[in-house]
Order: sequence, then C-alpha cells, then structure tokens
Amino acid sequence: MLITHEKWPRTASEAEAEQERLSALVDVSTPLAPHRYIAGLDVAYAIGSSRVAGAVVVLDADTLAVEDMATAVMDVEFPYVPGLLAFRELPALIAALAELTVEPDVLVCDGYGIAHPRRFGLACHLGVLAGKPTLGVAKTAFVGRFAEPGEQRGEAAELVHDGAVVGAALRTQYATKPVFVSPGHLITVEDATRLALQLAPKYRLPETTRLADQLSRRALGAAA
DNA sequence: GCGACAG
DNA sequence: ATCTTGTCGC
Repeated sequence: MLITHEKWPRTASEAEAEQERLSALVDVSTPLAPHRYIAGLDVAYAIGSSRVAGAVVVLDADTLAVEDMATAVMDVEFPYVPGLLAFRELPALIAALAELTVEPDVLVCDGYGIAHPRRFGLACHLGVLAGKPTLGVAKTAFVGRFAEPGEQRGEAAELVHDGAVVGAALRTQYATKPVFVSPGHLITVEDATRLALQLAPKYRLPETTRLADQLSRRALGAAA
C-alpha cells in the first residue's frame, strides 16, 4: 500500500500545526467495516545511532495466521517528543507498508489514536494518510483518566479526557495490567476495544503488536 | 511554577 | 525505545 506525504515538519511547532489541521479529518463515529486482513505495526530503535526499523505484519482476522510482512530500515529525523510520536515513527512505517503484497483492511498501531493532547495520535495520523481504519493499543497511559477495569479478561473501563470518552483501559488477560485502546480513524471506541481483545487471545498485547515488535527488532539487527 | 509525559 | 537470562511464582 502506497502512502505519500510531502512537507514533513522539522520543528515541534510545525508538527503541532499539522496535527491541528489534519485532526479535522478524523472519523471515529463510523463503525468498523467488514475486514479480512489486520496489520500490526511497530518501530525498533538502535542504541548509539539514529537507525530505526519499521515493521508491519499482516494477519488473517479470523485465524490470526500471518499472511504477509515487510520492513524498512532508515535513519530517524524527528526527536521523541510526547505528543509528536507520529513524526518520528511514521516515515519508517509508511516505507514498510509500501513493501506489502497483501493489502490490509485495518491498521493496529503501537501508541494512541484520539487519546492524545490534540486528539491526533499516531493511529489517527496514519489512518488519515492511508484512508483506512486504524486504532492504537498502548502499554502505558498517556492522557485521560480511567477507573481500574475488572480483573477478568475482556473487562474495560472508559478512558476519559477533557470530558470525552477517547478510548478504554482494557484487560486482555486475567490479572495482567490493562492495555490502552483508542480509535484512530474509521472506527469507534467500541469496535476498537472489541478488535483489540480479539487480537489478544493468549497474551496481554495483541498478536499484531507482538509480531510487529519481534519483526522490527530482527530487521534492525539484520541491517547491522 | 511543578510534575507528567505514547515510543 | 534501549541495556537482558534465568528464575520465582501461580
């Protein structure tokens, strides 16, 4: 899948302005459309250099079997700034997506969707650029308040930010810390939460992110 | 002003 | 994010 992005911001203020502009295009009220291929994306970083590896793995929505995968190694341009993660990771992820043979229907990101200071996290950004459904699944909290969800697998609590429900703290496995799910684009909080749980039948994190994480690290090491 | 702060 | 194997516990 090809994604083109011009005039990539170089400063924090430019990046924030870009988020303000693109955030108007986000749609989190449309239910998730029928889907067959789910993609998981992640980025691995090298220690003493600016080298990074973006990875994407495509799974069958029903069996979670791996149908395709791709990687892209490059140097990072943008520094890590909370709230501007997309500008640091998207280039490598977009490059990896361009190498896919199987066209994914939904993109699962490592990070947040609308649960973001300006309602425009990495998942929203990728969703708008790709014009496809996206959601974010993060391991730790970023913005918003939430009540501790029940201890059973599948129990969830609303993630509230600025008086709005922007996601959910979801318990994917019994007695494990919850993961934070938020819609990115063309999906609702409910559908994103349901899909995240479906993708995590055995471990705390969705298979999509687990596999993408492993793939990105392997790609980084192989590029050494 | 201070602390927090996705990866 | 990254440094990192085995090991303690359910």
